[in-house]
Amino acid sequence: MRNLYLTNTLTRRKELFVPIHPGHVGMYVCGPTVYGDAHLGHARPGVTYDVLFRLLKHLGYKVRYVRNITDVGHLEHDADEGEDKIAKKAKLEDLEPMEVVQTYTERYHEAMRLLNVQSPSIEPRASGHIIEQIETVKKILEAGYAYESNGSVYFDVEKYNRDFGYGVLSGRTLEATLEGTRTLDGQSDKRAPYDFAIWKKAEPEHIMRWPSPWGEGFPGWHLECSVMGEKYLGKEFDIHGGGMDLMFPHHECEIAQNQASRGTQGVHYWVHNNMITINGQKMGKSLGNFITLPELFSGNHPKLDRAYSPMTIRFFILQAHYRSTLDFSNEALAAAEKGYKRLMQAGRELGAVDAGGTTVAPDASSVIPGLTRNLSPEVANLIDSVYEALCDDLNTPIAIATLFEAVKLVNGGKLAEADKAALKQLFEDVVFGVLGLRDEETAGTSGKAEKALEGVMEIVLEDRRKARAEKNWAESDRIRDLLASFGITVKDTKEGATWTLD
RNA sequence: GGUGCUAUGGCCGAGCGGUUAGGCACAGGUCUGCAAAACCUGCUACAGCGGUUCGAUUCCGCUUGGCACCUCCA
Repeated sequence: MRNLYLTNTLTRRKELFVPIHPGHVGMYVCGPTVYGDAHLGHARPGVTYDVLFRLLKHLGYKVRYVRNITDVGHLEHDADEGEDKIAKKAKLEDLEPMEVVQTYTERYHEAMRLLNVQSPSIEPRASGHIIEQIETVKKILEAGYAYESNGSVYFDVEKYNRDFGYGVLSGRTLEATLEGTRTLDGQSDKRAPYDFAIWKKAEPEHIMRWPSPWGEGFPGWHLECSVMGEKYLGKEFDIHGGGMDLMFPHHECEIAQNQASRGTQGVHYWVHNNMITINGQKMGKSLGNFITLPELFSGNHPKLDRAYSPMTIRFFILQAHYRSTLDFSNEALAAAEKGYKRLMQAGRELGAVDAGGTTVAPDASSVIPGLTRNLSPEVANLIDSVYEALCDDLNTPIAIATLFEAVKLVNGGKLAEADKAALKQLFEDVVFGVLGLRDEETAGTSGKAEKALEGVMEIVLEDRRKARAEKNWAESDRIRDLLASFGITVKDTKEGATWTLD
């Protein structure tokens, strides 16, 4: 099996990936808090870990991928101290909290589906794991790394720091954390400002609440990932992913909770994707540059010149390395769209078929194709380079750059049969299978209307062909212009006219 | 203030101690009735100042700028 390297935030190095159980991978990724529409920022981890999931499967691993839904527990910092984010939204819109959760969970799923992100193996909800979370709070209390205070339970960071060292992931010392911590009113329940809640007392007006040994309340945000990760992947598992902004405090707290409750940090490889910025700044509601995925797909936002298709977004994300910030702009999106279309065109030329899922290499050796199949050195090297890039810390931009070299070869039209077949397989395995790109132009051609349109177009283009044979350019151009006004582009090639629908 | 990241040609964005990343845009050409596409060619950059080295865009230091996290956040 080809070696896979991943940058581990814990060591800040690129490391050879070795799973705990050979042939199997356990992966946990922090999913969305479902209190609003998925935005551009959600697309990044969605796509990044989807590619990792697909690549691992393609390499022959059996993967259990857990991505949670946070439907309880986030605290609002700016208003209504102690109130749950989801509950707050519910009051504003006069809805049941679970109604909000349902709506935005479905909308998140729809956005991910459009981005061709595969469903994880398990998508657990925090609200469905209250009992397990209470059990974990008990364990941490028993171990002596938490204390109860006025109906809430807080993690004793200072004690934990003495025994195990707090800040191993973020590189932050306790003193540094203290300096940056704001002094808020109403935090007097805590012994120290850097202590974090693992169980929070619910105020009377708080809607989402569960009974516990400490009174009615709700679990602290950091707890759910520790608990659900352990439940579905075990005390120790291979990969934990998420956005870089979650590194501190969320993931740092997870490590502390894991260590305190189960005696191990729990995660072997921490993988963090970088942020998407807009005109050089992080997206935020207060900055007025907050773009949701539905807005992006429809073009309905003041910052957008026009709509961008889901695959354009996916390609745009893949063109940058996941650990770099990616700056959004209309120009960059437009360029990505062109590049994406060019890649798809070559796929069509090759006759590559999108099977709609990840291709799984039947045996490990086939992941290093080419060398046994009479390929030209050029094509064999090219294919090898694509895989090398993907396995080198998910270097999708290099993989794509290399794929464009394949596009040149394809368009050049001088490929030997064996080379062509190998490139066709490369497109099916990598472009569709691992990168998860889908050809949007041919995606919907199985419907009745599309079939009918194809028939009609054959008739129309036959008439045009006749006109052209008589050098009746006026008629030929009239038909072409007319079709263009419906969004159908006609191109004349040596083999005859082709058409595409926008 | 603390922690970390970063500075690449018109734009996006990789990479690297010595060799063309790639895409988009642009210019010229081939093809074409025209257009589009495709192909060929051109456009050769690494913030500034020092240092290490036979050689640095790539390593080190300083300067200047940008960003993220430290508070919910993907």
